[in-house]
Amino acid sequence: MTLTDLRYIVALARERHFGRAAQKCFVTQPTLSVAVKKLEEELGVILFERAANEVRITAVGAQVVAQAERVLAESARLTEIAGQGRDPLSGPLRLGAIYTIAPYLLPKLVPLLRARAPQMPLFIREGYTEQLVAAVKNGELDLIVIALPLSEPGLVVQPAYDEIFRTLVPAQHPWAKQRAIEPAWLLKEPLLMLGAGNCFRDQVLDLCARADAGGAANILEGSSLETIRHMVASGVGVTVMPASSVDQIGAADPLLRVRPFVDPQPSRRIGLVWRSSFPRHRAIDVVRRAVLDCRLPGTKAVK
Amino acid sequence: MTLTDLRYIVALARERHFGRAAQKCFVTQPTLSVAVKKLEEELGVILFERAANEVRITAVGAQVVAQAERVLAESARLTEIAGQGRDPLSGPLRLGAIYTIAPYLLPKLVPLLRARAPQMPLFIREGYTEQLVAAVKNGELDLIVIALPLSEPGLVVQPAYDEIFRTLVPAQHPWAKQRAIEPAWLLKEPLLMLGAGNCFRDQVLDLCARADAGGAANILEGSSLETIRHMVASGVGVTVMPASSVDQIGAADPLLRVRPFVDPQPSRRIGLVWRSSFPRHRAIDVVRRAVLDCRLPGTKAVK
DNA sequence: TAAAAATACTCCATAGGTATTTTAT
DNA sequence: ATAAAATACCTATGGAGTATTTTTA
Repeated sequence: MTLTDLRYIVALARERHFGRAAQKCFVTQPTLSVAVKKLEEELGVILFERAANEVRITAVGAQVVAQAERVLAESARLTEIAGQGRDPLSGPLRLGAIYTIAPYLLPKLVPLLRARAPQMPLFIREGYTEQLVAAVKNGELDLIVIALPLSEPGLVVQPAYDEIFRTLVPAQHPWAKQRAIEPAWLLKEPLLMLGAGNCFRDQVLDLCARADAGGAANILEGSSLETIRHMVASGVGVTVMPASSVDQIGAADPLLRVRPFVDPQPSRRIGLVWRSSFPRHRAIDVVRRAVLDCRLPGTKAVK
Repeated sequence: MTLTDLRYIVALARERHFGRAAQKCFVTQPTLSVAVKKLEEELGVILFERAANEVRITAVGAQVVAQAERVLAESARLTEIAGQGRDPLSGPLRLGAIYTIAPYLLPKLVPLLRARAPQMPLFIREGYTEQLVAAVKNGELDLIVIALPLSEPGLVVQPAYDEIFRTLVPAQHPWAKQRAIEPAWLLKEPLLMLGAGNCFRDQVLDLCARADAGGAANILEGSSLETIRHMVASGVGVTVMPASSVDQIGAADPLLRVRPFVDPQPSRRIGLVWRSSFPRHRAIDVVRRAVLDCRLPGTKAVK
């Protein structure tokens, strides 16, 4: 039994005439006759009574044809579904971003994507790098925005932009008067940092380590960049933040000052990551352009 | 797109592995790979992400596979319907009988058929011969019981039994004392007959005509055999009836007497008629046997 | 290196065509 | 004699096989 056979019997039931039914199916009369007969043999049932000048459907035949119409209707819906899914920009895209990017990138990115790909609803998840990488590998997410480097089999990594680091200090802090901060100084002050598991914590620690192999920093922990910002405002210590999270609000809060590092300014590279088998390349491309068009302060597109 | 293709993608969605999915479909891995790829090309959509050691379904793929399962379910129902219709004794049989047979045959025939073919509901219609013949020709009925002869292109006629004619007379009528009646006598008495269109009327008129080419009979009309029986009981005249309608009730009514004709006793031949293209031969056969097994009084099976 | 999917090719089953026969009116 | 379906026969597409290559972890 093939879908073609079903089309034949439906046409024959309508036309009650082998020749005309064959025409409607764009085949010859013998083709349709043979196909109908074979189907009848396969089903073990006579579907049509053939008389000299009349074809009449049997009781079973009528039921079978009605069911055939249902089958054909469902198969038509299948091609319809496929047709709607043909556009890579249609259908949901499951997007992830690390905690230190999401709050600053997504408020700009999401409206941009909604405008540029209205048929592509976004499912969004925040998390630690390892969580997001695991999620994209096992298919829970399609595309993630994380800090590089990353090297994982089966995943494709595409750098998007570099993000400069800044220091955030209390307004009355001596560094507030400095033009630029030396990384080595971080070891001498109470330093507010994110908890373990946050990649940005590691990036800052790395910065400290490169600055001075000597004494360990005096570290205080905060659970998010926002928490840490408030802690800095209260004078607990200083911190390092990605430019995108402080450049627009640093000047707004009278208790805080944002200071750049001395050249070469430390930074981290942010990139997009997806499964190498993920087929919706145009969707990825649209996201990449939108990320860059967000023009987050203190960032610079790669290449 | 074929139903086989749909089975392939459903299996692949379940197994997430081309090799195992192919096994489940009893084909080789390349066969399934090629088929899936072709279907993807036909639909213009990637259904599965192929990674080194993992096959993952895409968003569209999931929708398409879900729809494919619906198509397959409906097509399974189709074969199921056909399977149930495979028995000629299952499914409705549309049966017809002429007015002068139906009231006497059907009360016995229907229970017999219900017992012998419980899966075959009967739709029953009474009518004049011409109505029934037209109905069986145009497919409204499948099988009719009528008086022969009949010759119609496209219809098959099978004699079933011969039915002897009797006279029915008032109890006080002189004929009630006679052993047997001469057909010629019918012309001398007020004769109750069915109205025009009833074949039995014609058969009785034929009988009269053969008996005597002389004077016309004195004819009164009744609308049914039952009406005529009551009219005879009231003494209006005599009548001729098929044995099946009078042999069991003639003795029961004290106002009536049933008398046979002289040999050779006149009779009519009753037969089954169906479209030559009607395929449920076993159903016809069951009806034929049941009709004979009704053993209507005054009837004799043909051959 | 190993595992899995893709590719190359070969073959045969069958869907479809043309020509003809059968059937019933 | 005519109309329609069935049959016979042929062809070619493509579904399915085996063998091999490619890919990636």
